[in-house]
Amino acid sequence: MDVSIDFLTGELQKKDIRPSYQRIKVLEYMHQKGGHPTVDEIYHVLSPEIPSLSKTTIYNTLHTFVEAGLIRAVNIDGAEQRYDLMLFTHGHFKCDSCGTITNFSIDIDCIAPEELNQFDIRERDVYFRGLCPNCCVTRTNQINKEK
Amino acid sequence: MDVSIDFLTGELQKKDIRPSYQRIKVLEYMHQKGGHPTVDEIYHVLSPEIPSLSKTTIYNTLHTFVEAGLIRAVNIDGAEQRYDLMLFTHGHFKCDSCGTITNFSIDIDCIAPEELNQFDIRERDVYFRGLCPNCCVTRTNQINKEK
DNA sequence: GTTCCTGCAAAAGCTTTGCAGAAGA
DNA sequence: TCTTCTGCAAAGCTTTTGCAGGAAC
Repeated sequence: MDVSIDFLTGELQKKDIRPSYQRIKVLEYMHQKGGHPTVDEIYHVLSPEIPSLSKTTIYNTLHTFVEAGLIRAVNIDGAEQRYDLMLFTHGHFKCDSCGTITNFSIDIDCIAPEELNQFDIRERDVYFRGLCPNCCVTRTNQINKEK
Repeated sequence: MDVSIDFLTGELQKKDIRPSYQRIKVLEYMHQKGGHPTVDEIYHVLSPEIPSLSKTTIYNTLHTFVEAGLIRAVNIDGAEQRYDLMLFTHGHFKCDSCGTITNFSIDIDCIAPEELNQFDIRERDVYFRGLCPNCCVTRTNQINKEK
């Protein structure tokens, strides 16, 4: 997925965020990569391009983006903080074996339990955990070997 | 909710966990309190009763319990790790204002998106965020005052 | 010219690790 | 007796804070 600098600048300005070079680069990475990067991952990828870049800036930038609703903080098991571009409503599946996070589409906006009538629900997250197809196969092979 | 030592001992033994004094006390607290405590909270509540208690033990104990499926790790926004006794299938609502976590019943076991056909789903979590009834009222009052 | 952002260094927190002594089976 | 658990101290990480110089408007 390729995105122009102009588009990214616009996205930021729409949210009243000054389009600094660092912010554009972080947002660009979120769009191009499409995964669920950690602060550390973003830092190591962008560092060669922006030698002066510091992790503090990544932290600042991601917090700003989350607050503006451009991205979402994803944390399934408390192990590591990851971030996700919110392009469509979706749930997250995390593999217990390899740690990969997979998006899946799910209509959660319609879920509104009666118990929460008095609550002002602003965000809904669905997190699944288990084994991804790859690891299911690996696991099965291991069990067969053991027999 | 009051629970006997015998019941707690049995719960632990069923899972092949040695019923040490510390473990029983932690499990008892989870039953009595019923909320979503942090490691720190458990430590400060039990410390007076068990002067020698260390946080390391709380960490060890909670990890053991999670692995055994007695409790679940709850982490909605990456801010703090909390733990929850799994008495029934439910979702979690976290108030953005006061931070309180509220359980609500929801049947999530039936959710199985076609995209995840190849996946082995072992755990499902539903997390909502927004404002709880208390904070909704407070917020409204504030806005009225400002007018 | 002002305001806001970046990045360094240091501090703060939370969680894990290693290990000796204690407790449970 | 043997295994497992506890708790101290230290280490390891991630994240935050304070602040001076720099960039955006």
